[in-house]
Amino acid sequence: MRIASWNINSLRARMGRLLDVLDTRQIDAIALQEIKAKPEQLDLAELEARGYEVAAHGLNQWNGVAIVSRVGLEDVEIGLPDMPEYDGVAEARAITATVGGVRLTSLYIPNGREIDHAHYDYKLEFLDCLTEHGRSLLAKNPSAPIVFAGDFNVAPTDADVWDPSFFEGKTHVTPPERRRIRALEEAGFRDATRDWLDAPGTFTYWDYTSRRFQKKQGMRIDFLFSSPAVHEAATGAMIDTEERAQKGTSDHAPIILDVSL
DNA sequence: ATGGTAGAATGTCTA
Repeated sequence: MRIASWNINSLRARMGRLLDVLDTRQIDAIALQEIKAKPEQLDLAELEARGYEVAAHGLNQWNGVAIVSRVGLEDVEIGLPDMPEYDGVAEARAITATVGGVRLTSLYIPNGREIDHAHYDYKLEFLDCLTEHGRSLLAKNPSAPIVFAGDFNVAPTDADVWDPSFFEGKTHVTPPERRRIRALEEAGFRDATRDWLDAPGTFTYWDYTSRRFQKKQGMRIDFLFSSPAVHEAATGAMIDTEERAQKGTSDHAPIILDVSL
């Protein structure tokens, strides 16, 4: 089974790009982030014609997550247990479904904005909530096949950004954010793509501004954090930088994992 | 030509 994750930066603006990625890479299930739409605004005809089912969660023009699968899509859950709110709103940042025997969650972790912004504290709380949830799931069943897929908005090490000095004083690289990624790893989840892709300059996101993709100035902030059962079943991974090179695509590249469960 | 895109409530926030 081939599973993927992609911050698509508007599903309506890029439905054609999604279909192209699904066709070209023969993806069975993909977790999408920043769909930027309510479910009723989406035209799913072309996905359904290809045999894909869709579960989408979006409240307005911001955030929004979805799962698209041609290997079944069951037991959909919105949000996370005890998920933190922002300004009193439970935002559209998590959706979960069982696809091909894997419990897949599509996650759009809050950006954090500035270090002294309330959004940064919200981001840390959200990551704490996710780790607690993962810990709880594995306590119940250590061999559960789980993937936390998405845009984590954290570069776990200095090697995951094109120039650490550029990010001094900025979010995405601070010790508290990085500690939370390590806590998720200590809970039993590993980014399954990193075992296959660890060369310097391996990134998943390149800012539109300053044409950072053309300059190879990216960040590695998208991951497929996998439980041991999935991680041990992984047979390969790729980051679709060919898609990121396309005209009119997202500022993130799709990340792809093959698993033999 | 000092660098500065893209998407969404069409104006300004978000990333």
